[in-house]
Amino acid sequence: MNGIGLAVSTVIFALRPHPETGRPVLSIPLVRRTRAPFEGLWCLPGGWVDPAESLATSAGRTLVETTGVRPSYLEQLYTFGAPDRSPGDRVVSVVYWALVRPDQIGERPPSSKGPAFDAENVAWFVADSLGSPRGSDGLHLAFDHDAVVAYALWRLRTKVEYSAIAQGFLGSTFTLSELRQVHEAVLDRELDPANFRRQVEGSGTIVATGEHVLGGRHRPPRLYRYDTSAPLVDNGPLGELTPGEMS
Amino acid sequence: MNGIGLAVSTVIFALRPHPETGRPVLSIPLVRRTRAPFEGLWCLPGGWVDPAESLATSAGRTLVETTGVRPSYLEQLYTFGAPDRSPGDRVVSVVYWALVRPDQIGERPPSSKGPAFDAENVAWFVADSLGSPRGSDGLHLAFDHDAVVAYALWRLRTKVEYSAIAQGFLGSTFTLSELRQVHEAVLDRELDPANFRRQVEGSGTIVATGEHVLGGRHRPPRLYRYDTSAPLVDNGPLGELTPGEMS
DNA sequence: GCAATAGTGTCTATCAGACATTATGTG
DNA sequence: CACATAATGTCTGATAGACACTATTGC
Repeated sequence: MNGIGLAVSTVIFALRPHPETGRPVLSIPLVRRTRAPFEGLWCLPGGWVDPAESLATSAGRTLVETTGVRPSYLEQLYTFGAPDRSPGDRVVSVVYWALVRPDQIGERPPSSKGPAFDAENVAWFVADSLGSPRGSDGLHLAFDHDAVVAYALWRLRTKVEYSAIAQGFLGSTFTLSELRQVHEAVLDRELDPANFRRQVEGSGTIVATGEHVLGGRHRPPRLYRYDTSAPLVDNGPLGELTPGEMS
Repeated sequence: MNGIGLAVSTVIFALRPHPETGRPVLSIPLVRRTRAPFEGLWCLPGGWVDPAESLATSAGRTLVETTGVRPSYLEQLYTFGAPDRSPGDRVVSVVYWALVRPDQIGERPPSSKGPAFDAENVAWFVADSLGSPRGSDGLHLAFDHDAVVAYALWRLRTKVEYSAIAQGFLGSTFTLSELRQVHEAVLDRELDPANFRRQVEGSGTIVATGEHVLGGRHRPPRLYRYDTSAPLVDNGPLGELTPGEMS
C-alpha cells in the first residue's frame, strides 16, 4: 500500500480498410478524453484496476467498456511508471496489446447488456499515423501514449515474423492468400506468395482442411486452419493469454 | 488510487563458481523471508515502490539494499498481478531482471554508507535449481516467484542469442574466449570456438583493442571491447536501461 | 482461349555447424 | 621441442529470396 494509482491501458490492433486507399491497414481505436488532464486529446482505452480482478481481466473489461471491441488475443506489453507521466497523483499503467477480428468490432454500443460506450469519443486511427516521437509532426496522444503505441507496434511487427500471432486477425479457416495479406498489412510490405507458402507450410502451424473456396474467377484456393495443438505464440514459461483466460 | 500495493522485485543473474564443480554457472541471489507470509522461505529481492521514484530506480534501490549488489544491466521483465498471488491485501509486482559482474557483488555489507543488508538471510542459488513448476521436486520460493524465475531465465537465454547482453557479465575488455564462456554458462552448452568467433566478429558489436593478454602458456589472445556506438540490446523504441538511467 | 490467382519447381546467396589447419605464446 | 589455446580456412546442409513454370477455375 503506497498510494500509487494502478491503471491498465490497451493498444488494440485491427485490420481495417484505409480511409483513402481502401486497402486493409493496421488500425488502432483511441478514446477522446473528456476531462483534465489532457482534455480533448486522444488516448488509449483503459481504466483503473479493480482490486478483485486480474490485470488481464481488467484490461479486457476496460477495453470492451470504452470501445466495444472484444479481442481475440491479449498480451501484456510493458508497465509504464515514470513519476511525472501523469499530472497530479502518481499513476502506474500496466499496458496490454490486443488483436481483434473485424467481426469483433461493435460499431454500435451493444443494445441489450453491458455499459454502452461513448461512440462519439471513440475513433479508429491508422497505426502508422501514430507513435511519432514527441515534438515531431503528426498526431500526438495524451500522457506518454505516443511511446506506448510505438512500442506496441514494434512488438506486433517483431512477433508476427516468428509466431502464429496473425491468427488473432483471422477467422477459424482462411486461405494462404488471406494469411499473407495479414502479414503484408502488419509489416507494411509485400511478400512473395511462393516463399510465404513454403515458410508457413514448413512451420507446421497451419493445417489444410481439405476444403476449397469456390466462386473466384481463378483456381480455388485451399482452406487452412491453425493447428490447435501448437501454441499461438512463444511467451516462454508464461504462455499466451487467450480470451478464455481473460476473464 | 485503488488500494493496491505496488512492489518491485528483481531477478539478479551473475556467473559464479559452481559450489561443486567450480565452473562458472548462472546464479541468482535470494532473500529469506523473516516474517509472514511465507516466513522462512526464499524469495526475490524487492520492496515497495516509493511514490517519488521511477520503477527502475525502485528496483535498483531495493536490490542494492537487500543484497548489496550493483547491477550493470537492468530491464523490466513482466508485471505479476494475480489477485491471489499474495495473502492479504492485493499486491502487484513489477519484476525486473538484472546482470551483475563479479566485482559488483559486495560479499560484505558496505561499511561506510547506505543501509547494511542482512547477509545472514541472503544466499546465492544455482539458477537451474530454481524455477521448477509448482508441485514438482526442487526448491520452491515464496509467492509466485518460481514462475518469475523461470520466465527471467527464459528471457536471458533467449536474449543472449541475439543481443549484446553478455557484456553485462563482463568488464570493459575481454577475450573472445571469455565472451564465449559467458555464452556457454548462460546457455548451459558448449559452443564451437571457431564458429562463435565468426558470428560475434561478424555482428560488429565488438571491436579489437589491439592489445593482447600475455602470460598464458599458449598464443596470446586479442582483447576486445564492445562497440559503444551499437546498442546493448534491441528493446525497440524503449531502448535499454543502463545503470546511469537507473537513478 | 484468356485472365487471374493457386500452387510447384529451381537456382543462388547466405549462413550455421563440423572440423581441419596454421599460428604463437610458455615451459 | 611439446603443449595449449588462438585464429583461420574449408566443406556441407539448411534456408530465404528471386523468379520461372504449371494448374485450375470463371468468363
